[in-house]
Amino acid sequence: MYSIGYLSRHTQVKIPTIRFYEDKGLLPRPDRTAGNQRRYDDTALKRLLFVRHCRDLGLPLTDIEGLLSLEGASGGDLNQAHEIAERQLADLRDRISRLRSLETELSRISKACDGKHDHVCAVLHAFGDHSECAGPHTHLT
Amino acid sequence: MYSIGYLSRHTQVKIPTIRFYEDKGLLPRPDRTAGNQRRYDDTALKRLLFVRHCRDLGLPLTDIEGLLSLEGASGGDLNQAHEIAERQLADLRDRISRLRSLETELSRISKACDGKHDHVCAVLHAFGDHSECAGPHTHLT
DNA sequence: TGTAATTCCTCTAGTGACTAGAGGTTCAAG
DNA sequence: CTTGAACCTCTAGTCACTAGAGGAATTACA
Repeated sequence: MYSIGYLSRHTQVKIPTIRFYEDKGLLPRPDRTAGNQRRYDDTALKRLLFVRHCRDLGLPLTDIEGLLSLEGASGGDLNQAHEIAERQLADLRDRISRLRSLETELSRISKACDGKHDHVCAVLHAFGDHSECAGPHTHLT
Repeated sequence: MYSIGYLSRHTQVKIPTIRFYEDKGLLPRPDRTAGNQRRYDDTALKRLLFVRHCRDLGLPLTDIEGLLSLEGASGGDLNQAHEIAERQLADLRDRISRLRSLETELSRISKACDGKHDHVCAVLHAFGDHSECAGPHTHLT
């Protein structure tokens, strides 16, 4: 049986975050000692690693919940897991391409003022000036 | 003089967000009509566009505040603007490279279960299995 | 000028995914 | 048996908004 601190050390998930996941229903409520402290087993450890890995991949908690609910499912239900992966992949590729166009723009801005400051700093101007961008950009996360 | 709705339409910034920026001090408090409605001028419009463009580039509000405070500055102070641009650029490049390694991994996961569902769905397994990843991944935004 | 539709006002609360801190209790080592 | 580390719950804060309630002002048109 593991304490919450042990779990935290072995998953790199911070203690308050573990409790937060429990609150959100992503982790089952663990057994407690007589003194009310949480005690986990290997199943809980694996589940937390699963959650963490999904988070690292960028899945929102609701998607992870969905995946967890697929445990023991079969047939068509399992398509959902595949769909989540595909959706995340598409989302990721989209983010990458948008970030790349921002990279172009930011490097233009940064170069605009390389050390020498004339009358008005070109960087400040560039930050305010959308007209030199390739196109409109949308919010990213 | 423009109403808040006009400003919103011409900057793509939602009305509550404009008020939010005012609250945070990113926009000066505008004049009001006798009936207490906000009225903006061209200076305010440009400033909002500046804020929005910076946000699109991924700058946090505090950085934007910093940039705004540089207006009319000179000499060494202007280096700060350049630093902000450089820092954002580095951050962006880092994010892109991490997202790319996730892309590799997600596409591996997605391929793991292409339509056919055997005993246990390989996608679910892959989501939980970090061992096949190239390396550890850290959180992204 | 009247009235109806639209836009605006403030304020509160909710989002996602945590994180920090206060104030108190329990556990493990020596 | 004591001490110090680890644990408990609960509240509130973070960031950058967004949504909604309930009401007031403005604008368009007859």
